Amino acid sequence: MELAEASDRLLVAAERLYYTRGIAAVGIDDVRAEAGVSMRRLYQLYPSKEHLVAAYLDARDVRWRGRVAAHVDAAGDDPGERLLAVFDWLGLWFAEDDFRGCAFINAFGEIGGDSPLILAAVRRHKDLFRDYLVDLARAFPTDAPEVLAAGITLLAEGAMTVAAIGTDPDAAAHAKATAHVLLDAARR
Amino acid sequence: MELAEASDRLLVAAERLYYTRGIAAVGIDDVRAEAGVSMRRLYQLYPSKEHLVAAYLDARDVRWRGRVAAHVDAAGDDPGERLLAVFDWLGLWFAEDDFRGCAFINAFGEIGGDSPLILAAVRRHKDLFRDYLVDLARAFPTDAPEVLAAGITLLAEGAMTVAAIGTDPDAAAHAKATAHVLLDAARR
DNA sequence: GGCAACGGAGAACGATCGTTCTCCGATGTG
DNA sequence: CACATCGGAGAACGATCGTTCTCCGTTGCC
Repeated sequence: MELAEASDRLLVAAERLYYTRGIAAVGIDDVRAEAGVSMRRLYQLYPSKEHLVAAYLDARDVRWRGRVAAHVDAAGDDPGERLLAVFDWLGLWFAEDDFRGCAFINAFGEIGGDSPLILAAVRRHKDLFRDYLVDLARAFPTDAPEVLAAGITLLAEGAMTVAAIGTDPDAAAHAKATAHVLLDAARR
Repeated sequence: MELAEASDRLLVAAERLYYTRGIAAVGIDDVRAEAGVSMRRLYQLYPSKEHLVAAYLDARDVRWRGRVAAHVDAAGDDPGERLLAVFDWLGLWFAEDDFRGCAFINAFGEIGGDSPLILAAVRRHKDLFRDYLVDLARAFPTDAPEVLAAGITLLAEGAMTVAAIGTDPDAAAHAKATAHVLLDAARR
């Protein structure tokens, strides 16, 4: 098996297992077995579990933000509608069968600051998501798009948290309604 | 040593160690050693690590909500000021040296749904916090206090998340400013 | 004093897991 | 064919950890 294919299969297996069962609960051998890759290959590609987890997070970051952006783009050109579409997508995500919260918040909870590699991957993802929301807010007619984006970011992160824990089944709808209030207040 | 004293010492040690280093990273023996309690006593009081962790979370829930409520009470009688005081307290908390995010969100990330006992403790805490915010919102002159409280809850949870991960050093201030917008929009 | 129950200290056990090593067959080259 | 290289399969190793067990001194009761 070639390196590239082994890497792909490992990342697919890692995403499925680590996300649904947690990072600590999934052994290197579980990922290896599901990917159908030998130990040798795995350690050749990722010299430690930490590296494999960081690679999984980076791959998930790209896919996740891609899905958000696709849904936002499908919502059209109106900047307000585009910002609100983020919450519609969150609602669809929360309703998925295998939804288990934000993989990055969960990873942070599991690893905390113990692994610089993983912490960096988590920060990178959250920064990129926030940057994306700032971009969306800059298209909105307001005098302080950064302030608006900060509020939208907090609502989105809060919705992910309460949806994961299961406290509020309508977290996405509540976040969207609140975001609507923010947009109305910010509109120039 | 009496049972009650052993239990107290265990919970104090558990809170310090589990919160600062994470649940999986701290062994039963670490807690036992810091508390100065024998293995026998520990397993007599808490028949498994799961039970000890759940007890730690319940104890922390009481202390944490007590601290929030004390700060809110110190803010006076005005319902708007009291709601905003929640975010002031979050800011103080985020700035503490040993701040490592919300213990309950972290615990959820570590354990996920694998432990019914721990999941229940996490949900209980988040429900009680939300109930508290609903109470504060009911004192505010608005036609839909539940909707207001939902928005405030999402902002608070989001602030905890981004403050923990370290994406936004001013998370509490941003959340407070956003909450202010919500209050103005909701005021009857 | 004799004895039974208790509990402290910490070793022992068993399981899990990250990482490395060994064995061996396949493959390509002279 | 002879040989060297590679990589797959999976055993082995070493560490960690939750839980239980053993040993032994103390205490309270008759």
